[in-house]
Amino acid sequence: MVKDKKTKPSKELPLGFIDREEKELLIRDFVISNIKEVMIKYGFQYLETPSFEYTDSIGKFLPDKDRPDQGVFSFKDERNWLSLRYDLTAPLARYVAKNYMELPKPFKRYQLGTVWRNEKPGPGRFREFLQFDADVVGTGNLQADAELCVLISEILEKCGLDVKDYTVKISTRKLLDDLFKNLKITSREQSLTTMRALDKIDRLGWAEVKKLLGKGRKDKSGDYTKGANLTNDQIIEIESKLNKKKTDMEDIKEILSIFEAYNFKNYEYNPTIIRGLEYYTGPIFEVNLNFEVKNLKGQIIQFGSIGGGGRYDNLVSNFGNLNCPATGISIGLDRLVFALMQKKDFKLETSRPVVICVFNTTKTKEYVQILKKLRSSNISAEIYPGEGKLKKQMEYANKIGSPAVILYGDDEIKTGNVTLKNLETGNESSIKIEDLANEIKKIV
RNA sequence: GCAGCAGUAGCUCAGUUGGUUAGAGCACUAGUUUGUGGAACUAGGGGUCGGUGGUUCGAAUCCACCCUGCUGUACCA
Repeated sequence: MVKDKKTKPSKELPLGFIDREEKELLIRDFVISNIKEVMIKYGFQYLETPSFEYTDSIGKFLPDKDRPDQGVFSFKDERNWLSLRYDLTAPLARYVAKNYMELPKPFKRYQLGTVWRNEKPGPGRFREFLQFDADVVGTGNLQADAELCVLISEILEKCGLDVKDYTVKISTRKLLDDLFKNLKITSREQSLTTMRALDKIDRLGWAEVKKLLGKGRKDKSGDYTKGANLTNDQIIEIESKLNKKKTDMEDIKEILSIFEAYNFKNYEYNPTIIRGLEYYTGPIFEVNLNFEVKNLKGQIIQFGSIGGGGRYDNLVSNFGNLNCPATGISIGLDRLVFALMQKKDFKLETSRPVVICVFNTTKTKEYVQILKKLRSSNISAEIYPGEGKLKKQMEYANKIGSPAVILYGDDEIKTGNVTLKNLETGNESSIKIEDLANEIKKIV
């Protein structure tokens, strides 16, 4: 190979993409196994759809542009624009529309999958991440919405969170719809800006949000955000409506009564939950963590919610004349794992291999015999996978966290025993090969 | 997108108002120990000082633009 400095490939990763190492992956596996268990218990089917979809089937269109609408990663094959999915809900709607006749109604499915977003990454947010989705399609019954909240809560607690570590907040999009109607806020742009402003109450508080509802707001970095230009009266009306602790919204009352039947208490009715998406039509929910999360530099960051969802009764009908109500919830798994790692000290079974040291390459046959004996007893083991002095082999074993090394050199071969060295205590003992597996199990 | 801060060895960072051959700790390699890890000591390798252009006799240091990272903000189907 020609080595030319100028053509050396970059070892940096593309913006917003990261390597994930074993500790995180093991915790992720743990979370996933909890999810699967709970989903089976609640009667959901497992589904996988492809990473790519036709751009227009996941709700992105490209009229005369060189590139499809920003936010997605896209490319054009011979005929069509394809995009990497940006969530699992849009592909589900497509799947349901495609298989409508065959599917049970309602159709309950869950899905785990990587999604991609072509946007600026933030703290704990990347351009590639793992999402978990649970949806109930084909019923308007609010039992489905309620059960999604209960199920998310069960998953979180199974993963080790305490009741006070998280809150499921619920509200309904109908509340805003009514409010906008009464206040005669009809322009789409104004209502969208209002919704986005209200979505920030948790983070900014009412005083700042009121600026966003009015003329606009300058944040502490000096950036200025244009407001929704509502009148004072309108703002006051919104604040008083959204500050009510009790609700007269029918769908919320119904869900709360279902929660009671389930004896589910860890929710909070919070009319300031908005969720930016336009497609929601009914109850909406959001899952928030109640503890501080730090980044790798130890700074406390604005972590936001780890997931949420709601009812989207019109999404499937985009594909045709299907009247197909639906509701769903998504969790950002990587973010959940990131937070869990800080909250709990996971003792994960990562059994590292026992290392059989190599003294003499002509003894490979003997080493392999020992190796096979250990592996057949279900002990993680390996012959030192390199070459070098014993010291180097010991350093290797130490570095990978091996519990013990096995020495089988000329001295041992004479006696027929092997030397087992416990790397934690440093003790060495001479052991018959037949007893080796049992002795190691005492250490591991 | 906007704003603030940052980018010097694999990692964390120092580098005085611009001045020889750019440093430290950790990590790595070898040795002190040719069959013994975590500790110590000795030696060694490793940098176009994020990039490009400019100012200057001379730039890691000053200026401009760009790239990347962090944080906030905006957007987020």
